[in-house]
Amino acid sequence: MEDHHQDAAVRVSSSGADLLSRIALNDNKAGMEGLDRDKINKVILETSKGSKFYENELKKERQVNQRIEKMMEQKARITKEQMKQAQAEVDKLKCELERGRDLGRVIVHVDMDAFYAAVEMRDCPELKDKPMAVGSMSMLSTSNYHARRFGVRAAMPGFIAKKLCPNLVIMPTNFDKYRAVSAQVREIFSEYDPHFMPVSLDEAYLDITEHLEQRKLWPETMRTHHMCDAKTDDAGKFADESEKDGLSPVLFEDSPCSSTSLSGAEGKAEVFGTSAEEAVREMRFRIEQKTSLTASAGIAPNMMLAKVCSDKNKPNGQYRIPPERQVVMAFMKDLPVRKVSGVGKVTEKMLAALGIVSCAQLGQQMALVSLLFSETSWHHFLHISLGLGSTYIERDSERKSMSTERTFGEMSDAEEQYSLCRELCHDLAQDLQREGLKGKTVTLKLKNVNFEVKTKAFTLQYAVCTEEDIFAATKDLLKVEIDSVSPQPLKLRLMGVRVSGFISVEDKKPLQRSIMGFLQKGGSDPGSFTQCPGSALKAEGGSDSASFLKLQSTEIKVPSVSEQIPKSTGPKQQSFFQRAQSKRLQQQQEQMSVIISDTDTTNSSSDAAASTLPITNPQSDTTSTNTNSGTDATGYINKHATLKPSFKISTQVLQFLTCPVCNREMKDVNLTAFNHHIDECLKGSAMDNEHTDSDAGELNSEPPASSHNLSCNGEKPSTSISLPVVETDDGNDFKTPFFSHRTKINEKRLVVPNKKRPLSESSSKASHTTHNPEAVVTELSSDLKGSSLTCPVCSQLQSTGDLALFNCHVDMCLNQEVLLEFRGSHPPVDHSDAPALKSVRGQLGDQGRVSKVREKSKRQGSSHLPPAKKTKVLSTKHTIDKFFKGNTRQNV
DNA sequence: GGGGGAAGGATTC
DNA sequence: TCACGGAATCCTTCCCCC
Repeated sequence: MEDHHQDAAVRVSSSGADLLSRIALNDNKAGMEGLDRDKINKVILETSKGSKFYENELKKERQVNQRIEKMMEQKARITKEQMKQAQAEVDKLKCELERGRDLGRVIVHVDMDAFYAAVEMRDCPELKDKPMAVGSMSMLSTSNYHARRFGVRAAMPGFIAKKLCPNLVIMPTNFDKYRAVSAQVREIFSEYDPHFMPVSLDEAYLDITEHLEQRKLWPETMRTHHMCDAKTDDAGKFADESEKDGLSPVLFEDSPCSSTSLSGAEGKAEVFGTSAEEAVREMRFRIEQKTSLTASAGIAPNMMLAKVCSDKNKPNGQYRIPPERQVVMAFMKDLPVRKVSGVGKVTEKMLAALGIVSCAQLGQQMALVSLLFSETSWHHFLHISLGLGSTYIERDSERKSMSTERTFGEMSDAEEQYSLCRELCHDLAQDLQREGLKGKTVTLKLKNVNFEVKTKAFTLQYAVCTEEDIFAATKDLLKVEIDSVSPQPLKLRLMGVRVSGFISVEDKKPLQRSIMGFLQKGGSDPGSFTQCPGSALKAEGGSDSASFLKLQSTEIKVPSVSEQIPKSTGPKQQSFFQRAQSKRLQQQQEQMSVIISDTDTTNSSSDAAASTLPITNPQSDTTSTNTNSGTDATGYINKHATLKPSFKISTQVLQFLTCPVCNREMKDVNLTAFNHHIDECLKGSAMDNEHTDSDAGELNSEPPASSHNLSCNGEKPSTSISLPVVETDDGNDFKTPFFSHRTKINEKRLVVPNKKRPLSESSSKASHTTHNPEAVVTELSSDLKGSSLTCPVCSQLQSTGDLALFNCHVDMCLNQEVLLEFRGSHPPVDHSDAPALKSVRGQLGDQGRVSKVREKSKRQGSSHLPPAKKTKVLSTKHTIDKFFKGNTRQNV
């Protein structure tokens, strides 16, 4: 291996030939030591040369070399003083890390040997002595150890593998079968660590610390296992004794002798000890008995080391690093950095250019590395050099994206491309719905015939999961790409669609009933959101309030993808009021029926709206609230999908509406009039009770005395709907972009109408950063402190001038189940005893969520709290945390 | 200058 | 004979906007 790394370094410095390294054989894999690399590389090169793929690889190689050149130039500019400072910083961190070194856990990484290939060989004994691989002529998933002798390995195209090994047998993948075997193996894992972390079908991390404690107390009988006791549990064919003999799990001639691979040993019992090694040996023994497949394992004090260890004695072996610092450091000393998970070929090459090949060298050069790499990266490297890794196995980590992509022969026809795009959206939508997921960001991935990859993303205002919704976004993205090369055709070889930015489970719940719901006393409950795609979309997308229509549309304009590409922030020249006004004019021109369009999306889509506004589909002429048909509640879809006719909302007479500003109840007022009323209220005339009510309905109640406290500073108030954006898991304060003062985290705040920041933007940002569209709060100025405040939800004057306490109160109002009854009897919620609310906060919203996670973490006996996953703000911290605590795949 | 979205890349299995 | 995947995650860089 060392030679290989040095070769790489030499190639970098030489010209021309160095471009080979990218497509050269990667022999960083068990069973591939001592191969004739030159010969193999020659075959690979000859087979690849001249192809588009090869050309693209060359291009990428050049880019990496340029990166290295740049880095070297940077290195040349580093002064002694800088190095000294960097060294001090590194030393300081090193000390801290040493102090925190935890050697108390026993982490195991188990990896099935050549898993797919082994399963195929098990089920097809004729393959046992043949070089074989699983995959296709385009790509191999894995190969057996016979094939590895020829240089055939995973991630190699089958046709090249065939050149290297003409006798290679390529078996198609059979994931159902692998999954079934994997389930058997996982069953065994769970007996050693019920919360083990599967990495893939054939790999998992376990923390067996607790198991070992218990194990010490076990009688010998509990540590005794019989050979072949489980073979009959496998697929029926294995029940046949005659077949069993020929199925040695040994995949590789010179692999370590398996304790169970001896035929004729059936029924024999084996007793295992109580040590970590014995426990893992037992686990592997049981896996082999149950599946006829072998596994390798690594035992170490942390995940990073365990992973490296599992590769040490592969196949069918195990390796343990005892929990002693010196032993760990000795192990790391000669370990090539490339062996560490997360260090790939590019990182390897960059480090090699600095003369760093082993982890010991990495440790010695940390000061330099810290000056040349990002903080995230060099912290990562420092951990590696010290043999540190996560001692906490993260359980149940949430999925962050879901995608589907397809490679095909050259496709140049636009119609075909759209058609494929839709197909992908269809597939993805099914997958999303199967898992009950909805995401806001839709990404289109394209690879042209030159293997150049391009991704285009668009973040929608609302989470989507239906074919129509996803397609509506992706087709526009695709159109932009097609147009960009027009009149030339866009020549593709791959297309993919991804949805990310999932809303959390909590977000899907109607914590806050629709505003319409409580503004309208007599309406039906619109808050019963379901997971049904259409309604769910509506629930989120349409915040339901016709009375808040204008308010929301200020903030939550849903521009079309077309409008947004390239990046655009939408029409900013017009104020919201102007836009809303023109929107209404437009609506009026449409003769009593309005198309649910961008700015109105949030209103028209809601169940609440549906309960009041007859939604009619002019095509079917039936009243319907089902929008899951390509015309979903979002105007965006209507406008751009152009797939289905638009639903229309007729501006018929509304029933009861309560002005969110003056809190007056209005009866039998139409939407336009109601909006106009709010306009007036907001303009300030309402403050003096000078409503221009000519077009408003009857005012049924007097506003509370201080109902206009919300419009602060005597300026023209702008009302916005903002969302909680500040959340962390640790209870620390941090400064938000919207506040000049420090805000306690996890407080859903009343946000400030800031004259410096147009609300439309602040709110739009807020809505981008949040995942909780239901949690609607109103902005308030921080300088309100000291004055009395009126809750915009319950309309009660609050005795406190303290913003935090007041926020607590509003949180309560917004989230409490009280809302369920709110519409019915409309009892004022008296939460003037705000401090008492704090104790309730924990049950609500994100605070509650964090509490739950903490609880879970506690139960799992870990001091590590899974980091908050909600805000982009925290992403860096989050990923670093993850890296230190639980993530095994970190890039640099 | 910093936040945040978009785009491109690196890495893994 | 032709022919180099699919899915997921995280990181860096760029750019817009305030």
